[in-house]
Amino acid sequence: MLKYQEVANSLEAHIREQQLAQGTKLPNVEQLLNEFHVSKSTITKALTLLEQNGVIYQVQGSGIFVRQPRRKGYINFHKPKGFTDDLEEFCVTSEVLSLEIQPVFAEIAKHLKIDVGSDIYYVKRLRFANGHVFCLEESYFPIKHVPFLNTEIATGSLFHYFAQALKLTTGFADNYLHVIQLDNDTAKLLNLNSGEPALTTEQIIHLSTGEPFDYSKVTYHYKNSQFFMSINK
Amino acid sequence: MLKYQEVANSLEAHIREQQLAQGTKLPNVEQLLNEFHVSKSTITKALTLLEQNGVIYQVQGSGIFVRQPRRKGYINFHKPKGFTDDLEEFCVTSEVLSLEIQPVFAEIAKHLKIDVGSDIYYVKRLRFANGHVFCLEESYFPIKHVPFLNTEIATGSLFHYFAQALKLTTGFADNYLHVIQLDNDTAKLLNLNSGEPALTTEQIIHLSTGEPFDYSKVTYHYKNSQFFMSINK
DNA sequence: GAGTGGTCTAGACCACATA
DNA sequence: ATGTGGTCTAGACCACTCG
Repeated sequence: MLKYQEVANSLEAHIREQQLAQGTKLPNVEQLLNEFHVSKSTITKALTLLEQNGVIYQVQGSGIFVRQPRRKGYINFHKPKGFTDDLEEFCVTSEVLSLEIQPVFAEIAKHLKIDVGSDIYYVKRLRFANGHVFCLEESYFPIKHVPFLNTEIATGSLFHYFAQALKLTTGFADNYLHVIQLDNDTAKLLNLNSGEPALTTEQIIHLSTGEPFDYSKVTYHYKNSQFFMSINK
Repeated sequence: MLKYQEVANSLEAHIREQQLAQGTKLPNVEQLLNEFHVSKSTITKALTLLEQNGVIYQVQGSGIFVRQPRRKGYINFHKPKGFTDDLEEFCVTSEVLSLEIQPVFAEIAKHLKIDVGSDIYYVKRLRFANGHVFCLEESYFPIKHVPFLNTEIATGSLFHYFAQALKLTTGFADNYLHVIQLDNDTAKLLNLNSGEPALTTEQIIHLSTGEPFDYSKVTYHYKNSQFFMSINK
């Protein structure tokens, strides 16, 4: 484990355990470097990480302070992972509607930077939180990165499978959001009526090498989903 | 100007000017530190910054690469500023519907961490891009942070005014997103029909000292707005 | 194995906030 | 004036990628 990660984890755990309120002042940098027996730069790096994650904020000349924990039940848009982490207070389950190997269409091939007609896994899932459907997800994975998939795996957390079994490490992701009116078929799957609102996201997730490995289109149930974004300086 | 900022700006300018494509390899760290005459740590910090901003990605053991410039015309959700920067290719204008000093309601007082009934500026604006309305914005500013406002100022960029004239520096922001069906009044203002979809955001912007200084509720026109989010490791 | 980015250190100095 | 976080350095060593 990296030292700055240890420091960050330890500090975050401390804040959560003590349930420190927003604005609570934390020990200064010098105290921290004595406590953890690491250099100032390592402390600084740990604090920067926590700041980016919305756990603390730092004010030059003043100190280090706890940042408000976000409202519960909101999907956090900031990390390239699935919902399993964000919605940990809920029981997230999936129903696989479709799972097959297909030749890829031009539009999706472009996003994934692969040849048109090369093979991809197409996965269509309904996702539930505490038994309530909150989104419909259609994903495309090039077989060169995801050589095997089945319904059993897709019923669980795909991202766990990718990380654990396939040893894929994700890097960055691009997200495009639109608000639309539902068409008939999608509405039916979400237990809504056609013409009702929905948020859709197109997401292109890249491996840490920069190669695209997932194009997904997700349609959210507007009554059963809400979103949080932490924006940092 | 900070050295790592100079390096970051210079590299970003280079990428934009040369219109380098995604995946283009940039000079390695050693070449960069020779070119800019700074230490390795400073280069690293500049690169980390660019990585967070979605301009590049780094692969350990391999190199530094250009990341795809995002699609045009999307509102970027990642910085605590207004739209003037994001939609620079558009002409953003505002129509002030309402601007007054009011005693603050309980709910908003809680968000802004001020006393109920203390004075705030309430500003309601319609915002246009190239003459098309894209959102309705209702903002609340405590007068202790924003002692003066008028219609002329609010017709322009409020954030410029806050930064330039009031010397306020923003820190972090919390955003909460919901998708709703429009009510009659809001729909009329956006030239839509009641029941049509909309994305709403609640945003609490804090100063760099951690004090809340803006609570805003924004309702977006679902046909005239779309959003981008860059998600990084 | 050579090349490349990532971590970590110890210490100097700077910039801002608070009283 | 003091305390606090932020920047920057020079250099050692680690971890990963790729031919």
